[in-house]
Amino acid sequence: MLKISELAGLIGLSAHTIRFYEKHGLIEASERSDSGYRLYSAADINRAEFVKTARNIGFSLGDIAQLLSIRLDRSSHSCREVTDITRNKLHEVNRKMAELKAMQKVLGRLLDNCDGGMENATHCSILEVLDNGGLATTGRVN
Amino acid sequence: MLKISELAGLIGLSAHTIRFYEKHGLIEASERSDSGYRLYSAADINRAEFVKTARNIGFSLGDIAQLLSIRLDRSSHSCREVTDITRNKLHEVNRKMAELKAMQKVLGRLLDNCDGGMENATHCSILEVLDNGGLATTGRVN
DNA sequence: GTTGACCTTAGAGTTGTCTCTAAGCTTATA
DNA sequence: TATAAGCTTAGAGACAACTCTAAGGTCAAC
Repeated sequence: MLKISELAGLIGLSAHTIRFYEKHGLIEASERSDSGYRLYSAADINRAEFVKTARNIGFSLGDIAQLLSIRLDRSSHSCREVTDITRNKLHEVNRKMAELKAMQKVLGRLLDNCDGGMENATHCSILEVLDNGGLATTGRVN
Repeated sequence: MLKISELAGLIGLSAHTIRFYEKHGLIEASERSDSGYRLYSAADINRAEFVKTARNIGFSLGDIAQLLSIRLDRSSHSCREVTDITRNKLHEVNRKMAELKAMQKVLGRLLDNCDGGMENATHCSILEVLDNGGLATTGRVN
């Protein structure tokens, strides 16, 4: 049985974060010592590692809560439920990627058109673009 | 001179958001009516549009505050300051993109290896991966 | 002169994920 | 036995960027 900071060291989370996850139902200590210290069993550790792995991949705490409840009773949940969560996450990631790509393109063009020298900003092309409502979308857009 | 909801309609922000931006120093109403209503001049409108454009591109409110202070007194700031802000933003976007790409790859692989059928999740490959600390990185990694 | 839309303020609530604090108890070490 | 490190709890604070509420004043139209 591990104490909280031992678990923290093992899985690479702070004790604070572990308590926080506990409050949100993600991690449990199946026992307490006489003095009230959390004690983590092998199963608790596996669960905590599951949480950490899922978090590393990018699942939200809410997603992880769902995944855990499936994991806890695999036979009464379908594999489909798991792929749905995963697919939703992938869609979300794809959406964010698209947003970031658009930003990347605009920022790149702003920098391309501006020399960025130490002269003063009276004729800074970036400020001009911002003043004029954004990049003109003449020419190829891709 | 426009009232707040007129400005809101013009630039596509809510009046709430405009007051919020004002509180953060981004948008100003250069006058008030006798009854205390905010009144926006042409210059105020330009400034608000600058803010909106920068926000659309993805600059944070903090970035925009900096850009505004340069815009307000272009001759005592260098063009370089503007490109630095822009470049930092681009780096940030690149960093996030890299994170998202990693997530995309992992999520895609999880889905590839799982049939996602309606059978129960006893042998769900996604749960197994999560239980085993993540995807094995054998084979090509790219 | 009444209705209803619009305006004002200060401040709280939201979402997500922590991060930290205070005040006090426990355990290990020297 | 003294000290330091570690544990407990409830709850506050941080961050970004809103979003909304309450309680009340103002304005235009009918």
